[in-house]
Order: sequence, then structure tokens, then C-alpha cells
Amino acid sequence: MGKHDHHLHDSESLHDAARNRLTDKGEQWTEMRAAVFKALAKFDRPASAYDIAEAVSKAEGRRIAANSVYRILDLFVSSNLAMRVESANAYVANQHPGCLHDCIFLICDNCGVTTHLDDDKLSGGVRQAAADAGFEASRPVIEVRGKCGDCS
Amino acid sequence: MGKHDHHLHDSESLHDAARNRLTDKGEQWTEMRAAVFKALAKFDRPASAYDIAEAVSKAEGRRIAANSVYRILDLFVSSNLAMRVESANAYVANQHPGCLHDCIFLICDNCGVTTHLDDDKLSGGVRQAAADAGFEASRPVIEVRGKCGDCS
DNA sequence: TGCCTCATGTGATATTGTAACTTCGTGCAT
DNA sequence: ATGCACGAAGTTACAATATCACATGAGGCA
Repeated sequence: MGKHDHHLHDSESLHDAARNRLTDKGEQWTEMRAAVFKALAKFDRPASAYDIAEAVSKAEGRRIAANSVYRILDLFVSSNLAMRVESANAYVANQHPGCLHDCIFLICDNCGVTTHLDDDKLSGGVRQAAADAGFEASRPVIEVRGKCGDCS
Repeated sequence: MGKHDHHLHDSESLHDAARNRLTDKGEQWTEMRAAVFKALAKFDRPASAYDIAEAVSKAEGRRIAANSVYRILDLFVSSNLAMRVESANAYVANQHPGCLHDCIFLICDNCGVTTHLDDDKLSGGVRQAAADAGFEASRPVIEVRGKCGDCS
């Protein structure tokens, strides 16, 4: 096998895993946070804070400010429930919170669909290259823009 | 040696190399473009379009709109005279236009100083991993946030 | 001269991101 | 019960980043 083994979550248990992860950290799992996570998880491509604010607003039937969404996204990112896609100024839900990786995003410039790889050998190589240059890596950003299989 | 060998430019000949690169492509090397390149090259860290607009405005003694700077930066990026640092929403001058690499940025979160590595083996690995996933890579983005040697 | 193209100017607007301060609810100590 | 502390969320304002549409101007060329 050699590759990392993730168990998969259906959308129900992903939600549960996210809640557990947060509560284990001593953070609360509020209605608002649940709503933001649910909205984020529904996107199959990176969603901006504003996309999410709009989705949650619609779902809740009242206006949710982007502001609040940012706060919650920051919490999610620092808790590994979500990741930020730097080259898209947007966020994706982490499909396996609990597993910690420097993940590699593949973002389709045509349809926007984004997948991600966990290749610790590659990301380790990047960290090593940085270290060799006297640089203390805290967060590698590895993203690939291009065309996905469906679009090529 | 094994590593790629770049000849270095002093700031005079870097300017020349940039001009040549652009004119060879059939593009004009205008006063404005020269001014933007010069301003960009002076920064030792990624500069936003607005930073550059301000620097050029000061140098020219008149207001340059960010707008115009974006146009020129887009041209520079597509001509390999400059690169965009995605995780900083900012740009850096390419110290060796003419050489084409998927470069790797090391961005210090403390002082902002940014260096870059050209490691074709690593970036090739990223491209290969994408290809293995059925993804046609056009532009790998490899950046490392962390602390530079001087700040650690 | 008149037309065409390209670079730039200008103003407006959209999108993304932060800051400061208020309100609300919950739990806890008095 | 009353008052306080604290975290979550609301609200407003604003800053930073990015794009769009259209006007102007200079240079080449029929």
C-alpha cells in the first residue's frame, strides 16, 4: 500500500467528525459554526467567504455578514477543519479532519473543481529544500493550476 | 554541481535583460513599463500592485493608477519578467528572465523578505503527481511560509 | 489626411479582508 | 436573584486587492 489510508466519511459523519474535532479542542460547536461548515462542505470547489455567507444567509433566511464567516473560517483553518486555497482566495472543507497533512491542491482553471492530494514525500521534499536554504518552514503552500481530467 | 547555473545581473543589466526579453517578444518597452519594472526590482520583498503604484507615482511626480500597474504586471508575468506570489497577493521581479522555472518561494512571515529556489526536481515531482492524478498542470504554485534565517 | 492599433489615463465598481465596538447568552460567584 | 466575566455573533466602517468600461493620445501606415 505505501500510501496513507484515510477512512471516508459520508456527509453525515463528516459533520460529526468536524464537531468532535472542535469540541475536543475545547471549542464550541454552535449552530452558526455548523451552518458554515455545512455550507462549505456542499461546495465541490473552493468557496470564498462571501460565497459561504450568501449560502448560509439563504439557508437561514436572514443576513449573515461575511465578517462572521471569516471568523469561523479562521477557526476552522486553525483547527484543520478547512483549508485555504491561496491561489483562489477561497476555502475548502477538509474531508478528513484529524489527519494532518501539507496538502496539495489541483485546481481546474476551466471548471473550478478542486481535488487534493496528500503526498508527504513531496511536501517533505519542499520542507527539506526550505530547510536546506536556512528557512524554517511553518506552512508549505502547494497548489497546481491547470485542467482536470474532465475538462481536458 | 548538479544545480542550475544562473549568471547574475547587476541592476543595470537586469533592466536590459528585461527590456530585451520584452522587445524580443514583439512588445514595447515603454517609459511606463521601465518605471514599473524599476520600482518592482527595488523591493526586496513581494510588492503589491498598490505598493508599486505608489512607488512609481512618487518617482514620476504624478499619480499612477493601480489599474495601469496591474496591466503591466500581467504583461510582465506572462513574459516571465515577474512572478506573482499567490499567498501574498503580491509580485516579485524575476532575477533571471530568460530562464524558465517553476520557482519555489520562501516567504518570511516575520520580516517579509522573500527568496526563491529553482528546484526542477521538486517542481517536476509536483507536476508528475498531478499528472498521475489525471490532471494537466499548467502552473504549479509552490510557496513556503515560515521564518527566514535572519529572523529565527 | 484619415484610419488603425496599442499603451495609458480615468473613474467606477467589485471582491476580499480587518478592525472596533456592541449585543446577547451562558455560567459562575457573590 | 443579582451582578460579572467571557465567548459568540452582529454591525458598521473601512482598507486592500482586483477588474471593467470607456476616453485620450501617440505612432504607423494606407
